[in-house]
Amino acid sequence: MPKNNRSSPPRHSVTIRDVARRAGVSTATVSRALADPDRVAEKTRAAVFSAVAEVGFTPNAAARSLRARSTKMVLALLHGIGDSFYTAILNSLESTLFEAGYGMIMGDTRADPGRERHYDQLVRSGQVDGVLLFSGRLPHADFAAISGTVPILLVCNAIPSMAELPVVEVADRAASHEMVEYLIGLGHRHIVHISGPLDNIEAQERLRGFKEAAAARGLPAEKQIVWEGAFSLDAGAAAARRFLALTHRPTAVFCASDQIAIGFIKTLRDAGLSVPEDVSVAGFDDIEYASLLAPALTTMRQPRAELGRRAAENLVARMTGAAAAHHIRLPCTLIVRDSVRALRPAAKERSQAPIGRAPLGL
Amino acid sequence: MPKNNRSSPPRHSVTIRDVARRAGVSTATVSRALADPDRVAEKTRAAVFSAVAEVGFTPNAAARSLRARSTKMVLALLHGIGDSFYTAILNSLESTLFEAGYGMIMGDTRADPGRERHYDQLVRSGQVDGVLLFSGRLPHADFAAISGTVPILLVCNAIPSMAELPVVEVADRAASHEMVEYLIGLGHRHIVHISGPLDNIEAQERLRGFKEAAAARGLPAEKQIVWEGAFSLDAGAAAARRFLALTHRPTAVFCASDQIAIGFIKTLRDAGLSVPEDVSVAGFDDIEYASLLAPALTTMRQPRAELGRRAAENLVARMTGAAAAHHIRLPCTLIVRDSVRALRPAAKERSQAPIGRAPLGL
DNA sequence: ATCGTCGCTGTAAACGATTACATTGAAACA
DNA sequence: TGTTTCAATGTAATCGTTTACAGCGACGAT
Repeated sequence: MPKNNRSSPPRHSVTIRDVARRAGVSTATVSRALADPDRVAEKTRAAVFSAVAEVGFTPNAAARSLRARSTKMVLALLHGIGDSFYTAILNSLESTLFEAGYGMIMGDTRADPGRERHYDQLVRSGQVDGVLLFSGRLPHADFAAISGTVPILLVCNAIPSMAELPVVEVADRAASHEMVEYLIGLGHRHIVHISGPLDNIEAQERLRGFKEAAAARGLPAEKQIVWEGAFSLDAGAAAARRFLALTHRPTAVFCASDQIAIGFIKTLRDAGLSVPEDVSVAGFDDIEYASLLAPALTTMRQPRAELGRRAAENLVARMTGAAAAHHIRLPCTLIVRDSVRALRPAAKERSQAPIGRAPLGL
Repeated sequence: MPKNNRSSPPRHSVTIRDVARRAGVSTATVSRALADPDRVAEKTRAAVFSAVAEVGFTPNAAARSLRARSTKMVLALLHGIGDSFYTAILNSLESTLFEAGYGMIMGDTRADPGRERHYDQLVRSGQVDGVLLFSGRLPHADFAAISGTVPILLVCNAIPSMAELPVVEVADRAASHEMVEYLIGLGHRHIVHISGPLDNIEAQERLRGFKEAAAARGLPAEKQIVWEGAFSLDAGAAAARRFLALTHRPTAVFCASDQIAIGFIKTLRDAGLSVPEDVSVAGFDDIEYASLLAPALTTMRQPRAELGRRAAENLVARMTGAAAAHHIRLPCTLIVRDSVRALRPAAKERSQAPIGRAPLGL
C-alpha cells in the first residue's frame, strides 16, 4: 500500500474559528471574550475559555497586528551590543517593557549604513510600535522621518540636530564638572582628560564639562590636555604611552570611561608607575568591576538601571498616547575609591618634575 | 471656517496597491518583481522599482508574515540579560543572524513562571521562526511541545530530559577535567570546588568534571570539598568566609565562574590573605576583566563568540530546512595567569597547617 | 494552419484576526 | 400591549500581502 501523502491536512494551525465552532459561538464573540471578558455573558465566557483550552488556541500575532495595527514590540537600536555599558540598561529596559506588555527587538547598527537601512526598513514595515535609539551615528535624517511613523526616543544620545526628538539622558556635562571640581579640590591643577570619540555625543559633553569647569576655576589653559580616542582599554593604553613620554606630567587623569581608565592604569603599572601614588586616575561609568580592581576605581556612577526604566516608561507613554516628558536628564554620583588621592600641598610645584617609582614605604 | 477634521484620510499607509497603480501593473506583478526580479520583464521591473521609490513603499511585515507564515525573527531566551557572560555571545549572535536576514527578539525568563508562559505564548503566536534557549530553568515540557511549532536550539543548556532537542554547548566537563589536572600537576591535592547553582546544567557538568578528575587521579575524596552557590560575586564572598573558618585549608580553589573567583579573592584579601601566595584560585569563563585584576585570573576561556555564531548558524539551517548537526560541543582553553601557582613540594603536607599572612618579601 | 510551449501578467482566494454594523430577545416603561 | 432600550451576539468587511490558477500573446514545431 502506497503512503498516502495527501491524507494529513497541511499543518493547519488552530484558529479562532476552531474555538468558535467548539464553543458554539461566532468568531466575533470569541475575540470579544478574549479581549474583554466583561463584554460577554458569563455562560458564553466559560464556554469560550474552556474551548480555548480544549483546542489549544493561541491568537496569531501577524493577523492581529495586521488588523489592529500594533505589534506590542519595540526596537532597541544600539551601537555595539557587546559593550558592557549596555547590559545593566538592557536589564531594566526589558523588565519595564515586559511589565507594560511589550517585547524587545535588539538591533546593532555597528555604524554600518547597510545595517542602518535594514533597521530603518524594520520600523517602516510596521514591525515595532516604538524605537529606543541609543546609537549616536545614524543617518538621522531618515530616522527623523520615521518619527512620523512611530514614537522614537533618544537615549543617551541628545543629537543637537534633532532637538525635536525626545531624549532621556545622563547629565554628562554636570558630572564632568563635578569630577573636575573634585580633583581641583584635592589640589590638582594639571589635569589631562582622555576623551572618548568626539563623534559621540556623550564624549563631547564630558569634554565640554571638563573644559568649562577648568576654565571656571581659572586653571591654566595650557596645562589642561585633551586626548581623544575610543572608549576602550586600548585607547587607555595608548594614552598611557603618550603620558609616559611627557616630561612634565600632569598629576591627575580624568578618563571619559572606566575602560579607558583601566587600560591606562594597566599600562602605567607595567611601566613601573603606581596609581594613585604617582598619578591620580579617575574613570567614568562605574562599571561592575570598578570596585574590584586594584586600585579600586574612583569614578562617576551612571544611573543605568534608572536610565533604562525611565526610557522604557517614557516610550510606553508615548506609544499609548499618554503624556510624556520631552527631556529627562538623570544625575550621576561621584564614587570615591582609591585611584585618586589628594596632592601633597608641598609637592604642588614639584609634581612637574619627572616622576619615578613610588617610595616603597607608602 | 471650522476645521475640517474629515479631509485628511485616516493615515492610510502606502501599500503595494499604490505601487501597482503607479506602475500600471497588478499587485501580483509588484510582489513578484520585489521577491524575484528575474521573474518579470525588464521593462516592468524598472517601472515597478521606480514606482516603489516614488511612492515610498515598504512592505507591511504583518501582512507578509500572515500570508507567508514566516517572520524572519528568532527569540533569544535567556536567564539574566544583565549577566556579562551573555554580552559576547549576543554580539556574535546578532551578527550572524543579521547576515542571514533574521532579527532577534530578546527575552529574559528570570526564572519566573509568568514570564515563561509569556514567552511560550510569543512563540506559539507565530511571532518567531525559531528559538535559542539559553535559560536552564524552563517548564521544559511546554517548550518541548513548541518544538513541533518552530525549531528550538538549546544553548549551553543540554537538559538531559530533553535529549531529543539539538544542543550547542561548551565542553564544560572536559574543561573542568583539564583545570583539575592542571592544579594537580602543580602539586595541589586538597582542592575545593565552589560550584554554581546545581539546578543549572553547566554548574552540574563542571562539578562532575571536578569529581571525575579528582577520582581518576586518586585524590583523597574526603579532601575534595564542594560548596554550592550562585554564579555571583556574593557567592564567592560567602565561600571565602567559609574558607577562612576552616582549620585545614585547601591549597587550591577551583571556582565555577570568574565572578565567584573574584568575590572569593576580594574577601580573602580583605581578611589579610593573598592570592596566589596563600592559596591558588582558578576561575571559569575568562570574562573581559579577568586579565586586568590583580592577580590576573587563571581561568578557562569559553569560546563565546564562536558559541554565538555556531548557535545562530545551526538555528538558521534548521529554520530553512537545511541539515544541521544535532549536538555541537566546543572546547574551552586554559588561560594561565597569576592567581594559581605551583605548590612548593616541601610544603606539601605542611600546607594543612593554618595559613598566615604571606611573607612580606614575596 | 494548428497545436503545444513558454514567458509574462492579471484575477482572486487565501492567511487569521478585529470590529463596524445589523440583529435579536428580553427587560423596562408608558 | 406597544414601544423603547440595551445587552449579547452574529455577519461580513477589512487589514496588506503572497500565490495558485488562468489567460494571453508570440513563437517554434509538426
